[in-house]
Amino acid sequence: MNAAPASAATAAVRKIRVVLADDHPVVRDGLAAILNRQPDMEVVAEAADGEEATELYERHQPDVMVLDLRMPKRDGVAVVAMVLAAHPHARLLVMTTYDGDEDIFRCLSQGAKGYLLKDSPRTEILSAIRAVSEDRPYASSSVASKALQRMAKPSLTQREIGVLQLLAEGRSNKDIARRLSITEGTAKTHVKAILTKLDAISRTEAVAVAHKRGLVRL
Amino acid sequence: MNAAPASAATAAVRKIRVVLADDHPVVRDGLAAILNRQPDMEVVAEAADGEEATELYERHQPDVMVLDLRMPKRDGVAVVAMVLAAHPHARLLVMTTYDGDEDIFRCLSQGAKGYLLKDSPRTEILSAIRAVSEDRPYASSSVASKALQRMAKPSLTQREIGVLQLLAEGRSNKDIARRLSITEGTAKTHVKAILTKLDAISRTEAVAVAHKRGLVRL
DNA sequence: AGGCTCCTCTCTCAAAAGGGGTAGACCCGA
DNA sequence: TCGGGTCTACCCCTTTTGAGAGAGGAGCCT
Repeated sequence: MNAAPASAATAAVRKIRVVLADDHPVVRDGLAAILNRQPDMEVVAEAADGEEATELYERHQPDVMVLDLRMPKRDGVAVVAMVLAAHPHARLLVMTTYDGDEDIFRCLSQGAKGYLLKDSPRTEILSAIRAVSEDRPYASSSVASKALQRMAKPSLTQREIGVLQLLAEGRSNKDIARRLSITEGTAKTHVKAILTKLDAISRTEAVAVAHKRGLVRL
Repeated sequence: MNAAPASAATAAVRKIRVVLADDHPVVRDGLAAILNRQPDMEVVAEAADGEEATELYERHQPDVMVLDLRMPKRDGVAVVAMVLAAHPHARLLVMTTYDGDEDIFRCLSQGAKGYLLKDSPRTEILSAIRAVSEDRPYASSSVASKALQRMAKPSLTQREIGVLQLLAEGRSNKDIARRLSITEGTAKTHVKAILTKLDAISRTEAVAVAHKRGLVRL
């Protein structure tokens, strides 16, 4: 198999080969329609879930893979991790519906090259793909600013995220303690830490903040 | 302007004229690609927000309008209301990303003819449009069952929904009372009613349930 | 080894929330 | 006009939550 094309700046001859991964048929068709309209791009495969995405990357070794953050079987974060483990120079562009999804940072820090909101205009989608194909990072403007805000704020520990998840389900401290096999006092300690870090007055407000930041799943 | 085509069963001659309304360019392109591939369908216009949707319905008087539930400027519920007010026989197919969005019931009860999840396969999208174009109702299977479940459950009053919204933002009873200009005791009464109706033990659980059912916005 | 974070557990105390019941004022439809 | 639902308000009582402060052990990095 041919390895890396990598010759940037010389377009028009060699097309950017793209694999799409999204569980919505409509979105796949939309992206395919937009990309195939371009003279310098070509959709070589489409995946409907995370497993398929990994497989199709292996099979087609595209210049760029565009993948949805939330997919069945294997989510975007996992796909990024797996593909980059096998292909450290893979160029991955992550897409999400939700502005402020916390997972996007996980993808980027793992090595995804770009980030895109699903409601982006066509031109932005195209320039993102071109940028990533040339190994240049791309992030929609709203993310760059969020990244900065995020740096300033304290991050939650793994344990705290676990507690937060239960919190968001509406569990009481006692219930959280039982499920995590810790004392209620310890659960309270974690909850207090969460409140402080999220700058919330009550557990319910903490849950609201967590939803806004995409820290927890429904 | 010619009014109603309505002649079912005789396809292939007259195309189903469709207006799309969705704020995501990718989704519009995807739907357009799928529909225009069909011999019996034709996308005559695309709207990027609710206002435009209303305008384009007026201008084109399509056989079917496919519209997203969540759009800028005017959401799906409002568009359904406005269009049906002017055109009682309009055939509207509402689409949403979120399974279990409570607003879908508002649309259907207002007279939208069909409901569709955005992650539906192409075939389902097409049959939904064909059904609606013939004035037959269409709802994806998951909704039909939800509708039944919903009938059984008690619904919240307007006041309670207002309280629930504040609850979901993490406000305390005292805070809710202040914002709604009622006493804290009354706020508690409403909260208690909400807990009972949503079958939740704590306010936080109530918020979780509300999110799952799409009763509140982020 | 020392410093660091994280997780665990303990304690006290005040505030908030939740469960129970009751009840008047209002509007609307039967 | 009567009943039903809604919104408002109050009562008492128990449980939960949140703030504050401390402290020991495990693991990691330098």
